[in-house]
Amino acid sequence: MTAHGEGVRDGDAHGAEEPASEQQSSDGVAIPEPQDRAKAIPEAAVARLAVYLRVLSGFAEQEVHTVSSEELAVAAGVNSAKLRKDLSYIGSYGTRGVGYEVAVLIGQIERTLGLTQQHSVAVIGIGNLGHALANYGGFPSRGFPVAALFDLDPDLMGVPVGGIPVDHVDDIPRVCAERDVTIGAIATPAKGAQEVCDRLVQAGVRCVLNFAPVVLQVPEEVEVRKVDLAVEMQILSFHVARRSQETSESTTSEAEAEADGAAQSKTRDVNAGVNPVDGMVVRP
Amino acid sequence: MTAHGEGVRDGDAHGAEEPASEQQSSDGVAIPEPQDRAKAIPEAAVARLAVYLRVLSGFAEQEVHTVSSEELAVAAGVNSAKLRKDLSYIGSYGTRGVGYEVAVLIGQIERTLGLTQQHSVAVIGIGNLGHALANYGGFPSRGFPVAALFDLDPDLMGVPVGGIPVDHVDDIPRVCAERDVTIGAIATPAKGAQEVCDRLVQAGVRCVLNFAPVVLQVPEEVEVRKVDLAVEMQILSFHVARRSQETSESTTSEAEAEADGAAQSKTRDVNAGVNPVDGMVVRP
DNA sequence: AGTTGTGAACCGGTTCACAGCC
DNA sequence: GGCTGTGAACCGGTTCACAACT
Repeated sequence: MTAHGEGVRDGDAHGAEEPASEQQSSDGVAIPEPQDRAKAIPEAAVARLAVYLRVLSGFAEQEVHTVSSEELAVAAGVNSAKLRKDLSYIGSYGTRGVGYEVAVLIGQIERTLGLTQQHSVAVIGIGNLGHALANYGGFPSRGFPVAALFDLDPDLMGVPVGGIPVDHVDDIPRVCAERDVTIGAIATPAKGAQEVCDRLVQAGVRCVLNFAPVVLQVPEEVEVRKVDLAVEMQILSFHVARRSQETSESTTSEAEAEADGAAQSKTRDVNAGVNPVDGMVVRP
Repeated sequence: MTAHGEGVRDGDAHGAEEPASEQQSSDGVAIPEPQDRAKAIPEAAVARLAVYLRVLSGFAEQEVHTVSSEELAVAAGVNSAKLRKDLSYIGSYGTRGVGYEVAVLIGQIERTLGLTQQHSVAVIGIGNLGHALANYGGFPSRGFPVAALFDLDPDLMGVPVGGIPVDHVDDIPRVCAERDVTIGAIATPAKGAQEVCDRLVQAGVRCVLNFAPVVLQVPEEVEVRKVDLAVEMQILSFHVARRSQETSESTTSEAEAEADGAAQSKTRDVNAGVNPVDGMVVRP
């Protein structure tokens, strides 16, 4: 298990071989970093932990104090084995034969995700999406206060959006430093994205959520996540196509025949974890 | 409530309809898909194909008619081996020793993704995000015309947003059928999402892009992709935390001894699946 | 009894490296 | 020479199934 032990990989896959960065000793066998323990939570698991957290918050609100992995799994749309595995990455906080205490789990997941401290967000590009982000209630309520807004448009300068006045992108370094911004959300058109990103990095921002359809070039220590709406749509399109092509023909356009006959059988969720999406940059 | 699993016990979303490959038993034959079709394009590859398509469009605009896998890979932010593998899933349209013809590749990818036909989109929940979606120019230009808008607010009824009048959610079945909507984008608050989703399904919509922070329950034949901004933020938060906690050491990698190749300054991108595109002229 | 935690098997996807063709 | 296409090795993540514990 992960708690101090030899993380021996099974025989099938060659354990060893970590991707570079291993100060492999001169000769001996490559030992899998004994020191670097607590880490190693799979990226996919991290995404799901965020989901579990939201579900747990719901349970907490309903005064539910204890949940089993099965209950939590169903609510989160995953199977219980995976859920337990995910939770095991952050430690052992359950009680066998009983389940998990909601409050404890919430606290531990928050700690793992680094939510115990606030992360101020700056939104760049105050178009439709920028407005949506600035007003999105889900951010502040989850520890991500929007602390700064930027745009190029002179007409927007000083105008408050969601309670925060818009500043000029040239002021990104100064304002971000002043307000201690740690996350930048780029909602500009594709063309200006890289420049905006450079300024954010210059201002010390290490995490970027990119909605613009471009590949951002950033230093190694900066983390970029991309959300591309057009890509999401095309993925759906692919499934539509495959589906109809499988149905032989005539999908029965108005097939309202079954209507609710389907009912909610199972939770068919393609993206068990999280899917990126979107990238809208509208600029009248 | 917890639907205590009586009889259902599923919980696991089997992704495909007919994967059915039960190979737990060791009775010998592997039982290879009886009805093996042209399927089998990895989900992750589909996402990347959409990215390649965008990059290719850029090349086409610049009058570039031929590209090598290496050029395309760099522009798309992936390595060439992966790119070639991805393209091989849709067929062999390259010329050894030369490369790919841009126009041909665009056509083939569009065909694969089902973009040769239009997919009308309905946006439900005309708040900030809904507005952004309704006005997103990237949709219509890529074959996803927004054909209907819905909301609950009486004040919005009939008001045109992005050129399309808002209808009441109660009219989802009728309007969606009339306008042949195939994709529904749910941008409502969490509480109303499931109900809206049910109506969409009832209206025959088989693909849903969900922006609401809830796990939607849908029949097996419906495809749901979820976009959760709060989750994205939390993933970034996790990396911030991990990073700062690692600050105790120098960020620079240890002595690499010798140039062991590799190097390859990759574009640090956390997103495992989709890598952004590159406008190829990202530098003003 | 009931449920967690986790080694081990398993699988999908990525990377390697080279055969095949221009 | 260069570049594509792909089998095979590899790796990370998922699922299984059971030991450990309450």
